[in-house]
Amino acid sequence: MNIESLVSKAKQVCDNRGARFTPIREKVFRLLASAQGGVGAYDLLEQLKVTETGAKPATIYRALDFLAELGFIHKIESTNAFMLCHHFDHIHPVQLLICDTCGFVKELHSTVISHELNSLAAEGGFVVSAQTIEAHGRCESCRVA
Amino acid sequence: MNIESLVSKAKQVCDNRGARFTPIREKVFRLLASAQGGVGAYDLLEQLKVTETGAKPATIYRALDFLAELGFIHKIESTNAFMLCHHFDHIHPVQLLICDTCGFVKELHSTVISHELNSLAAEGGFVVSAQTIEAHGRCESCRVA
DNA sequence: AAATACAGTGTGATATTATATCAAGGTAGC
DNA sequence: GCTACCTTGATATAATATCACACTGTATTT
Repeated sequence: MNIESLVSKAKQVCDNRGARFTPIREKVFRLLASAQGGVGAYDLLEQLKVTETGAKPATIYRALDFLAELGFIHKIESTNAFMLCHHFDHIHPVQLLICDTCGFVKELHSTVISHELNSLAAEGGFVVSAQTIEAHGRCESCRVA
Repeated sequence: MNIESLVSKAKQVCDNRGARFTPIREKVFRLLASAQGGVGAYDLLEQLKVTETGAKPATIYRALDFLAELGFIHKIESTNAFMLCHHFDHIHPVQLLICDTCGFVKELHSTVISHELNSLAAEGGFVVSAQTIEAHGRCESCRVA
């Protein structure tokens, strides 16, 4: 999906939820939308500074918090990076495949994995509120090359 | 399993692999063995300083690197913490259940989850070398309380 | 329109987590 | 003992993330 349609979809979601898609938030959203894999907060900050010269760490982290709250982005815990979720208009389980060679990140949406984890947890009386599932390895292109 | 048997099992593993279970490494191992959930590197550092007064961040991170390399510990990516793995004598998939209320961490070892993730990845030509699977939520005791 | 409330941002400081570098000390094999 | 290598000491710094407080802009109420 192209960036403009992602942006307009995001605006819709914000409208529906009474949230404000401010210029800074939109810019960070666009930066993430045009990135390939995960992007670090300080990388984003450098990029944001091009147009928002006064941007500071808090500027980025606030925008990221907002975007995460609305489900627009995922945090990649194992690399401290952030990526746009292209399917933020509906709820879905997420698993990430992260190529250690090229940095490419692919999203999976396996309900099997997600349910299995939830139900194994439930067997022990544990109620899951959030899952972090990330696999590192090598993507097809990098293996061939 | 009690701490002493874990320590002696660890020593064995080190012997077998020609690795040195030095005093610092053993102390960090013991600190992790007696902790309940995950422990942050700097928390460990504070504790280590009690006996190793000159300990610095590098001291801890080196010990942690060593212990991780041998599979003695897991890093909890979503909380930047470390925990002892009680089953380091054999290879096994790992999934963690992290209670956000009390900090307790339970290990699961589901081959179903692990295989499912690997095979879904393989369908896209992706070869997995490491998995990070962590669920946050509430443990039984905390839900009851 | 004025008063109010609140969300968002600017700004500087600081907290937390992690690594790099180089020198010095210890251990094992020769 | 010599050498090579692994481990540790010590200092500095990098990378990631949050806090606190003031100010601004927007929306709501009156």
